[in-house]
This record gives sequence, C-alpha cells and structure tokens, in this order.
Amino acid sequence: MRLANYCAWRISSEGLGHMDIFAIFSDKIKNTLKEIYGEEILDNELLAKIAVEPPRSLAHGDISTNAAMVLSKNLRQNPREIATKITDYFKNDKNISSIEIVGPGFINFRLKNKIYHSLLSSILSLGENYGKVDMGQGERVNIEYVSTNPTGPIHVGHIRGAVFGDALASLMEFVGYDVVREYYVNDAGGQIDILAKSAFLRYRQALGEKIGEIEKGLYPGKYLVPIGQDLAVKFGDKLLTKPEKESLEIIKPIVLKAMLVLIKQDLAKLNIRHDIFFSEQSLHGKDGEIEKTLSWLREKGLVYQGKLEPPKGKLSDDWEDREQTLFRATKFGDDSDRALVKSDGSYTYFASDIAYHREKYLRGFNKQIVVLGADHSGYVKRLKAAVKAISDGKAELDVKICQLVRLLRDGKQVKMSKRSGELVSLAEIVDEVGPDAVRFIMLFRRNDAPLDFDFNLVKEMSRENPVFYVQYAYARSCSIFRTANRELPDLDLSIDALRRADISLLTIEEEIALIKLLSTWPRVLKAAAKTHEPHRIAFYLHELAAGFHGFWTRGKENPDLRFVNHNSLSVTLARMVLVRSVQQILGTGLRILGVSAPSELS
RNA sequence: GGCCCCGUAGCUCAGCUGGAUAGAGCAACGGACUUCUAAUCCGUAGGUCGUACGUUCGAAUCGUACCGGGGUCACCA
Repeated sequence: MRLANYCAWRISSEGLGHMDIFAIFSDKIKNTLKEIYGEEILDNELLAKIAVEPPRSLAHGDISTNAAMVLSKNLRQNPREIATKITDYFKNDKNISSIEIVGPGFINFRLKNKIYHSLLSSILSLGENYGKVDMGQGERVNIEYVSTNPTGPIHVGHIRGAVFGDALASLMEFVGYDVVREYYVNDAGGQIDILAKSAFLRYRQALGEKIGEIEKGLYPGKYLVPIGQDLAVKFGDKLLTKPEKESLEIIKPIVLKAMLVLIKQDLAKLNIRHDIFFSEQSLHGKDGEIEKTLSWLREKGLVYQGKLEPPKGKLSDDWEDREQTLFRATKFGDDSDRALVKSDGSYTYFASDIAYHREKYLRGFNKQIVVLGADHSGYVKRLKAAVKAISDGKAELDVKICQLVRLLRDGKQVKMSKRSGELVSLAEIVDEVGPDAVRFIMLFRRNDAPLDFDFNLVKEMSRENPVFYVQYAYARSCSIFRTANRELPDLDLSIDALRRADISLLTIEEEIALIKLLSTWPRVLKAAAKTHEPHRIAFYLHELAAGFHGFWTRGKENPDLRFVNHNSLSVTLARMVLVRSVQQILGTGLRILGVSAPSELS
C-alpha cells in the first residue's frame, strides 16, 4: 500500500505539536525507503546521513533531500534511478505541487500553499509551544557558569560566559531538559586568605588608621571599603586586640558572604540567577569529597607517585623537579598526567575539581556542561579526562569556551589595568547600555569567536544595532495590532477570531515566504540545543525580523499589501494571524535569550 | 616547542556537523517617507572560503602538513 496517510502531516517522530515540516517530511521519506527497499538494508547510520532540509536557494524548491545519493553506494544503483523510485511514491501526494530530480540526484519538492496555511494555523494554536521539541525528555543537565572567584565584583571578562551560560540553560530547558544552573564558588584557595587580609586592612582604615598605598598582592578594590566599615561597626576595635591570624579567621566567612551578595547583585542586573552555589570548601576536610574521590581513584589505580616532565620551551624560574602525587589523566586523552597535591601538602585546584565533578555525577548528572573563559582552554582536556574517569565513561561533559570580549569606545579599545583593580565592571556596563543590549550582543556571535563590544554602536538605536532591530520588529508587530484596533474597531482580533480566520487568503509570494521563514524555527531550535549554541537563535531572530520588516515596507509601496487592509476585513484578519505568529516566535526567542520584548519603543 | 581556538567580500561576522551558483550587516553608489512608528525597506557593486595535498559522486565544512593571528603551558584559581 502506498503512503497515502495524510494524517502523517501532523505527526512526527518526536511527537505531536512542534510541527516541523522538515522532520515530518524526513519521516515520510525514510518510511518510503523502508517500504521500497526493506528495513534490512537501511541501518540507522545510513538513515542518519539522509538530509531533508530547506535548500539554500529558493530556485531549488521548498524541501530537498540527498537520500538517493546517500543510498546509491549501498544499493549499488544509480542515484537518479533511486530518486525516480522515491518520487513515484510522492506523485499523488496532494500536498506537493512538483517534484524534480536534479544534478547528481537531489530530489526537490515544491509544496502547495495549503501546507503553509496549515502550518500557520498550527503555529497560532501552539503559541509558545511551537517549535518546542522534547529533545531532553526530562533528562537532567547541570550547567555550570560564571564561577568567578569570590574576591570582588564581576567584571567585563566574565559577562560573556555569564550571559552565554544563562541563555544556554534557558534553551535546554525549553527543549525539555531538566536544567540546574550552578555556580562553583572557589572559596578554598589562597586567594581567600588574601581577601581576608585585604578586608582587614579596610577594617583598620575604617577605625581611622592611615593605611597609605595598598600593599602589592592584596586586593586594592574600593568595594572592600564598606566591608571594612561594617566590620568596624560590628566588632569595634576587638579584632585588633587578637592575634591577626585569629581575626582573619573571623573575617573570612563574613567577607566571603559579602562578596557573594555582591556577585549575586551584579548577576541580577543581567537577570541571571543560579539554582545552586556550590562551595569548594565543602569538598575539603577529613572524609570530605576530595579524600573520597582520591581513594576511589587510587582503588582504580589511577593515582601514582611520579615525576612530571618540565614544560618544553622556556622554563619557568621556580620549576622544581620533584616526585608528586599524580592523576593518570593521559589514560583518558589528556596530554600529561596532572598533579593532585601541592608542594605544601594541600590539594591542587584540580583535585577539588575532580571531586566536584564526581559529586555532580553522584547527584545524578550524566550530562554536564561547563562554561569557561578563553584563558581556561588549556584546562578542557584534563576536565574531560576527569569526568571520564570518575564516571567510568558514563557521564558526558561539554566544555564551552567563551572567547575574549574587546571593549571599544569611539573606535578605540578601552584599556583596562588589572593592577589598579579598576577593571570595567559588569555593573558599569549594564548601567550604561542596559541589560537587553548587553545580553543580545554577547549572544550575537559564536561563543568561540572573539567579540567586539562597541559602546557607541550598542547604544545606538538603528538597524546596525541588532538588538533594536529585533526588538523593533516585535514592537512593530504590536503596533500593527493597535492600529488595526483603532482603524477597524468592528474587527474582532481576539485569539478565537484569529483561529477562525480564513488563512487560505494568504497567497501572495511575500506572505508565503514569511510563513516559510517561520517553518524553520523548530530546526533552528533543535540545532541550537544539540550543539549548545544559543547564538543560532539570535541569528534566526534577526533574519525573521528582516523578513518581517521587509514585508511591512512592501505595504508602503503598495497599499494592498498592508497588514491592515481597509478593502477586505477577511484578508486583514488572515494577515493578522501572520503578524501574531511572527510576534509569538520573536517573543519566544527573545525570552530564551533573556532579552525583553517591549510592545512599543519610546 | 606542546596543546586549544580562529583565518570566508575593504571591515565585522553567519554558513543548518559533507551538498547545488558561498550568504548577511557596515562602509560605497543609486532609489523609496502627507509613516499600519523610515528606529525601516529595495537595488547595484564586491570572494581562487589562508596555502598545498588527501578522503568521494560532491569539501568553506572531514583528515594530514605548512603559513599567519590569538590564548595557554608543574605547584595559582
């Protein structure tokens, strides 16, 4: 029997609802192949190579597949022969207006408008759920991002990773993963002692002491001044009478807590919130996770005493050739084995990190994502090695590296001096340009490519600024509804009325082209989630905005093409369905990126 | 020297994990406003995808080797 089940149009391999016509078509083609050649010949590997996608050029139709070429070798048949057999099965499909076999064996399908009409009505009724594929099926994912040292406010170097991680988390959530957003607090190392000392100095200052220039090696930032004052209020001069070591132990947890408050405030400015702040300190101590992890690794024979080759190239001055406790990272793909214990006997950062990732694994996260800055790219291999080791290869870790951000003002690079401690802070940037612009710009580039952040451009409200370009499209869609209500007060524009609209009135090329653009949204979402690349969403939104603005301006040249059409209420209503759908997707996409969708721009 | 990322239009970047004639924006040039907010749109011009081999029906995409740019390189975090 032929594949004449047109109900299949509404069903895809991934369930009802998301209405991805490419996925639906893919299923149809693969089922057809099974019917023609039998399931035996078509293993999954082969099927996976079959692409069913929108062709680059409109001249090649609406949907294109390479199926015939992919199968040609296994079937020992000419691709065009195979293509002919496939197309025979689709000849009577009422949704297809033409099929061509071209070039080496591409099959190009052209679809009838009614498919797009049916898609549009699905989009309207699915609302926010359009494109929502259940890829994750509730699988738990742990996404760790920001994780800056709790020694001061967040500065420009961390913003990108913060925004990226947050948007990625929303994206994964959207496609059905159970996401936990986590921040690893490095509250255990020597930098915390320095922090405490720095705060102690500010405390003495608050008590009236002249502290002069801040000693090299301490944190000079002014953000510690209020902490010092708080300490003075709380303790008076009591901390001066104790041995300094004792006082520092008292100060440490207080200043640490204050720093986390500071960091959370900064993140909140960008609407970033974590579910868990995980303390590195909690892994230390007797019977702590680090010890447990190391003895677990020892049992597996993955820890040994040995010497490390000194690094090639220029030797660092303080290189000390000594035997040390090493983790057999090379066994899991790293270039070198890695030290677990420092020369002073305490654990290395890496040791606690192994324990941390094991702890995550034991909490049930087989899927982990860590977002790091470019300066940590050398750390990726050992991290992956660690996760492989502690999970017996069962957990999957993806490390996303965010490249550097270059700040530009008036075309010149903003210089930052780390020495003075006066780095450009997150707060300064967000206060100046607003959270939406910061977020969108950070996401409007692949994470592994360096990024220029141009203050002048980001604050500009023009087409050059992608943030406003997309937001304006959204605002414009709202504005059209306001106009329609004003000019045609008798027209019912409620959702129910839109659902009853006669969409088949949309037959103009521009209208169909816009619906075709809407039809790729599920693909974009899927690809973005699969590759952990939220920037794809940003680019899609930009493209959709362009298509929408384009159509809008056509109405300027030709009044018949205006959305609000006084000559025909039914055409107006049908076009309003289109406007509503564009609006919905823009809104959903912006929400995933964490950028607001204003209904009007003032 | 090892490892990781990047070399695509004059500039800034996309390119759906191997597809067809490689795409946007800026800048340049020529057009469209008694506005469904022109904060926008249309058109023209611009490229041996760093180089050379290799894998195959087919490479910007995968592999190898170079060239150029950035990051990183016991013990810090």
